[in-house]
Amino acid sequence: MARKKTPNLEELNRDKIAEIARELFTLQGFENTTMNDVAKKANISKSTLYVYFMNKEAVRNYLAMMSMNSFYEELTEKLQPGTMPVRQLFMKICDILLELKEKDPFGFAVLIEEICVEDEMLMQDRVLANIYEVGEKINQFIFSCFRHDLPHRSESDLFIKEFSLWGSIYGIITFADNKEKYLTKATGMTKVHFLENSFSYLFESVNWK
Amino acid sequence: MARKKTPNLEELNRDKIAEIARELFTLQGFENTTMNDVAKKANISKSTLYVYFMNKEAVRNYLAMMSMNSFYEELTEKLQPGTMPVRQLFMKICDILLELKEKDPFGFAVLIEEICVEDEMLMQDRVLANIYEVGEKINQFIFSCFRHDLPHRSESDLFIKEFSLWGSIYGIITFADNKEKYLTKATGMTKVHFLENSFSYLFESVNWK
Amino acid sequence: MARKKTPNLEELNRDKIAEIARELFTLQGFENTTMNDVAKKANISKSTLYVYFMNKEAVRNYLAMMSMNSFYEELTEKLQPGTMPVRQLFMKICDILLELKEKDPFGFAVLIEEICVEDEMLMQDRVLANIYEVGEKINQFIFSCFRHDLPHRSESDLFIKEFSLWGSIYGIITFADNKEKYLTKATGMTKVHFLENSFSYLFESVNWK
Amino acid sequence: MARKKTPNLEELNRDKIAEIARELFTLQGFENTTMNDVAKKANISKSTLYVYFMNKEAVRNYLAMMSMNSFYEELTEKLQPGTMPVRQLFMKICDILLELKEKDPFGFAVLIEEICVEDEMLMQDRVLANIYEVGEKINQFIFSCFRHDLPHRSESDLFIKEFSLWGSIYGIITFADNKEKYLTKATGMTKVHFLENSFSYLFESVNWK
DNA sequence: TATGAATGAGGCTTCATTCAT
DNA sequence: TATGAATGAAGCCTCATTCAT
Repeated sequence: MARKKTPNLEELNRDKIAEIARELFTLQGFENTTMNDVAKKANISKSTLYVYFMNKEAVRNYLAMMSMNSFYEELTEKLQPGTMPVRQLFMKICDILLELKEKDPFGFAVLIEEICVEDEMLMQDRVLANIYEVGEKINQFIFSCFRHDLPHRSESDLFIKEFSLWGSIYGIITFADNKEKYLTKATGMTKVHFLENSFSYLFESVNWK
Repeated sequence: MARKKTPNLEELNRDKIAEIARELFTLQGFENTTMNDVAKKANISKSTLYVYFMNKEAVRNYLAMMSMNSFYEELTEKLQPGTMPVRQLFMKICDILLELKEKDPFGFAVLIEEICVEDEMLMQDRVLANIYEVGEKINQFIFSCFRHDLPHRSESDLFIKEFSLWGSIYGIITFADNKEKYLTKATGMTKVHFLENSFSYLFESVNWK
Repeated sequence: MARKKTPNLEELNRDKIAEIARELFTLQGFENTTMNDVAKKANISKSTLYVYFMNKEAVRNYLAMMSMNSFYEELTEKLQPGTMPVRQLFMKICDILLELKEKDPFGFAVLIEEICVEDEMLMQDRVLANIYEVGEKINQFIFSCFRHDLPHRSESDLFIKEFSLWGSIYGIITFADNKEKYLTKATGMTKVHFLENSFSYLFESVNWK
Repeated sequence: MARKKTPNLEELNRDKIAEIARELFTLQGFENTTMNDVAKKANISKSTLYVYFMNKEAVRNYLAMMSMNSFYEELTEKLQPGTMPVRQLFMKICDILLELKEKDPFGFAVLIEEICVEDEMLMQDRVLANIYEVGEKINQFIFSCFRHDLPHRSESDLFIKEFSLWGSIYGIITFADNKEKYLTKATGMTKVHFLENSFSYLFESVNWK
């Protein structure tokens, strides 16, 4: 069973600050949020902020790490591959992702952003290393969900289908979010309605075994 | 027939500057590119830059407009719905998008970013208005490509399928680009190979009429 | 004949600012003087200061360059080797250095501080390059003053004697300056008296040809 | 006979910390070394550092004191005026200074830096007072080395010659150190060679009794 | 149309120092 | 004696923007 070290005060503070930074990054974007903003909202001095994070980039990375970890936890908690039909699995994954995009857009973006894979950096930065590891675990877990049900001819064929589905879900969610206003204005349908149907079509269009 | 005003010197200059800005935004990102950078590379003074663009945001919008327009032009030039089989149409659209992402990532991003739909703003800013209009035209053109071949039960059903495909293609391309290194490292396959197959599966998975 | 380009406004401003920076560096030291201090005293905004100097280091280097150049000019103006007896030459050099230490301690220090000799840097930074060049010229000029009068057995022997004298003069001046209070307190003599005699002894102790 | 108080634990710790600070000051300079650096390298917390030293300046002064004292000890241990010829004495002093510059540049600089002579300060700060006292002792000891061999007409004449020699040695060493690279590049000779000869000339140029 | 000159506002980061325990 | 936690004040530098010409 996965164990967490009993977090000490420092770690708790770091997490609290990070959570506040997330809110600001989400609302205003990373570039438009200043360390001052973060410190103020966290009710600490700027100097204290720098006690917890080496620099602004470190805040971003730490947030990415948190998001990835909690996404992985949620996945493994909510899904047990094998205990439910593929369709349900698929829909649940879509839902979890959708929820993520809504509750933690920053974390959602991280999922498909480029992840540092350079060994030298991973060696030096534990946070980056952790991000990479969890990224791997997420991929493997998702794949294990569909591995036995996706029709394929070869291992690489399987990979393509898995990544392709992953990309499609991401694209549909992003599209729905960015174009919500337009969608409503042009077609009168709601975002939720669009997404539910889209996911459904996406599932059906694949000829599952 | 679409008409362009005969562009005067001012417009030509503006376009030239914008094109230079695009290169920089593409390489370094919008936030990390300064007006100084743009002016220097364009061989004009910063003040002159402000003669052509009210502010930095205006540069971004103008670029978005240019990208949208040239994308629309390319679409209509390369595709004549009805003159080729759906598969070919579909693949061509994927290719054009792919090429766009490669040659003009900034323009590619614009395509799915949120577009201003507020009437008041559109009234005041001709550039934003133009973006909105071309966005509409692009959508309609794309839809006209598939309209007769996508199976559907209702108008809204059709919309969903169209947007859904659009989102999927976007997601797959983005995914391939961001995860290229990972893809190669983990599966040994190339980005091109992944994309070609993904598009193919995407097409096949839809039960075209 | 050495010609200076007619200095434009920018250069004039740069020089004016540098001169103000020199005063502050002299009074408070380089590390204890802020760019803010400089800007304020120069009656310009910090931003403007950065228009004229890339960074703080550049101010230091520019000052070093100015000092070296004006020192060289003074040397060549006041001394014509061959037109006066060695003793007079020697004493004049001591005086000029002494005056420099008093009027421009910063410039005096530069004279014996380490000078950048790395080709790559000299290539990239015109100021550093200029410093290096003038440094060379100063050395050669000084040497030309004594070259025919210092007793020696070989070229390298000559170098040693020249540099050695140079070092001694520098050391005596520095010592006199730092220990002025102590000197007065302990021996009752004035700095000027000490220096005049020291230089005299230094000259006499060398067995000039 | 000089007596040291039996040093207690506190003093031992203070000395250990100071020694570490010296290394850092030597490598990076006083201004570029932070109290954090010192604490970290000494394996104590920043707060503890402040238990031993009131502030950063106190560290500097304490170091100056240590350097002066150990320099004085070394002098008196290695030299017994009267037991060896002047030349040997002179050369030994040069060597000891040279070694100091190499092993403890910080201490070397202190020797000719301005020393606090204001009674009020000396009253309040035991460290400053100690520095002043040892400074005096060093001067007197050095003078006692040459007193009987330097030709002179008056007491003040003697002072001048003593201080002058002192300044010259300091200047030559400093010069050699700062211009080492230049020296090698321009004349091909090594620093050691330059110094040995310089000291030799310096000695010979004085008409010892 | 074009620009040389200037800058206000603010960003990231650092560091000596304090204080409750 | 020792320290974990915090910070005020300041430092260097940047950048979009303005304005007189």
